[in-house]
Amino acid sequence: MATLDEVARRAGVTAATVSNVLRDRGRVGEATRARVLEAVQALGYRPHLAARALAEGRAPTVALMVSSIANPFYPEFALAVERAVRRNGQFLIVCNTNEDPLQGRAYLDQIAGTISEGILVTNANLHLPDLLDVARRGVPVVLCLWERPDAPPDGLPCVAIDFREAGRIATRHLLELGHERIGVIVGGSASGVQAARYDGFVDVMREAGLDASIVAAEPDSIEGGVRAAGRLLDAHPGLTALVATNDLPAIGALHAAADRGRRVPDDLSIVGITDIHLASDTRPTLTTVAIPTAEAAGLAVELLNALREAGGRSDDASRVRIASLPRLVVRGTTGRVRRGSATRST
Amino acid sequence: MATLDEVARRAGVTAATVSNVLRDRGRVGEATRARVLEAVQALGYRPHLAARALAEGRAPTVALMVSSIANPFYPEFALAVERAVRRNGQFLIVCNTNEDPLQGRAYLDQIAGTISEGILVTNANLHLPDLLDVARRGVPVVLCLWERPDAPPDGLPCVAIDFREAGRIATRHLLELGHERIGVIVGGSASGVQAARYDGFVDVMREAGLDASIVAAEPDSIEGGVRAAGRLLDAHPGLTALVATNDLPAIGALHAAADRGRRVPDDLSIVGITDIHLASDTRPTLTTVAIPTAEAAGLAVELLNALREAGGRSDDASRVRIASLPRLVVRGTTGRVRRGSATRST
DNA sequence: GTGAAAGCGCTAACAA
DNA sequence: TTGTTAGCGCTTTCAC
Repeated sequence: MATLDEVARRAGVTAATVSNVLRDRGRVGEATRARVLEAVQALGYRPHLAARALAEGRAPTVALMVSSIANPFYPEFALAVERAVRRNGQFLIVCNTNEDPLQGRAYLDQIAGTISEGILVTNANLHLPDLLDVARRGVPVVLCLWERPDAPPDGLPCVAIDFREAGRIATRHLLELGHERIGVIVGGSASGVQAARYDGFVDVMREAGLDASIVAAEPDSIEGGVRAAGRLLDAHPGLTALVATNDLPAIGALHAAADRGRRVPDDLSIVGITDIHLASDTRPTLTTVAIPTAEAAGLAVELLNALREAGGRSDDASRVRIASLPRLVVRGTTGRVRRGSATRST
Repeated sequence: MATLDEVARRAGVTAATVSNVLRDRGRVGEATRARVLEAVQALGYRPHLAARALAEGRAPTVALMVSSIANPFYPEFALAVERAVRRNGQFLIVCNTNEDPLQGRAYLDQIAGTISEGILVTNANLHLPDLLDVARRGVPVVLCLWERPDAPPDGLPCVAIDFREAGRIATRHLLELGHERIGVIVGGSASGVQAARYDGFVDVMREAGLDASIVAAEPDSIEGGVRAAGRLLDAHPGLTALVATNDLPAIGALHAAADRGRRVPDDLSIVGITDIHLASDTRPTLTTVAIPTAEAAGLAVELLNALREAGGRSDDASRVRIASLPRLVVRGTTGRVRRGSATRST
């Protein structure tokens, strides 16, 4: 690995000049410039990013904390973040906390402010105090997927998406199709991270004067969805539709319906939230409410930049960035309610 | 961010001593040691990894090049690699080449030898010459998922998995269940990266004196599997079983069968290769041949370490690491062949 | 046992 | 337009 000095020597100039050429700082003569570039070429010189980072006082990477890659949403989001970060000339370090706050803490301690310039956090089971700690050390920290635009977290900048509205959109879609007996599956615990989506469901059901109490919470996975939907369908045979707060459980619901011989969408409509890739690869394909993932990723990176420029401190004005509204994607799992479609009334 | 010097000053010693304490170099008095640790504590000192890397001449991260995260296998593999890398005290940088060799090249140029100590490559559409270039600069490069243990790549160390045997295992399983008319779906092109798996299929079929020519190649995705299986099933109604060279197309085959009213496994058996998470979340659950993903990830990281210690050069003895054999995981998509199960003979 | 000094590869004033 | 100097935060001989 050739160094700046070697290039400089070969070109008969000094390291500073080479640096200037490479950074396009201007104020370099055409002739020297050419000689330098020739030397760079000849030696196959590549800037040492770590050295540059140390000198500049800023790191070339951004870290993304995720809790698990078992959930296919995170890789999709990570990909979107990677793109945004690259556009910014940086690299992405993926930190898998494995649902373990201690491991998350360990990551933060080592990375924040040393090899990563900023920390992007998805729902990674991190303790908020740990994050605040890091933020206080002057390292930009951004929460990427905050679910309540109206109630931003205390002291941390975030990108918020109106997931409550997503819950409303999903539910409204079913009402418009004539459904009235609708159950809801919550991924995670009912008071957990997906609670806002559930609240959206309740909003619309109450407003329509319908029963919003048919709910089952299970882990946010296909398997969880199978169990939750199974319980709901068995206990309430009159249900004609199901809202799931996430696509994975929605897909599980699809399986649970098949297990019971209920045809989707003829006998049962199902709608999810997020629109992961997999949603268009089920049979039938999943109707869902799409979340602006790529946009959120871009906003998060922008916010990180803004924070850095502000020296880690953020004025309240720029603390929350709100992504555009979720939107309905109608596919194959929802249809008009049919009289007598359910086994019997609850 | 407190620095070593600040800690030293507070403890009334010099930076060198603090460093010695922190690295557990011994030769430090108990009293000073205690004072230093106290100062570290009080100041909340964290070593600056970039600075340390520069001084030590080695980077704290390893890079993993992947072509796309759309294929759920890669995140699973990335997770396994991340664990192995962490065990090694390093961090993982995920580089998404987006199937674009140019982007891959750009990544290599910037990262290799500067912020990443080694490069792990999955099938990332990289030009081999580019990789050799990097390797020649003394940066350890390891190919993680080489499909032909008997034919290692020229000049690059690799972790090999016997995918041909995986193809054989899948096919043998079907033969043992009495199937004789079996089609094969190749993910990617027939001569592409999954060719070894296909060869395994051919081995076993030929050996049994059966027709090994019923093959369809489509992109390595669920959608591709739907198309490939559809074509096969329509052209050869007598087929009783399908081997797919990957789980994704196998899942697609499941859909194609459903679309045609063929029940799995009663009318049609399907077996995949890899055993991604999703394989146990389909209906019915997918019989497949499991690849030792985590083991391969661990071996790759070990190989990278060995290379680094050898200064980037590898003797032939340590150039190829072979992971253990794939193994059959019988689930719900395969069953005994039933007379007259197919629509009609081909 | 502890400190002084040099250097990792680069950038950024400031001088010339 | 180019060179000089200092320094980013750390490790590592080598003296003391």
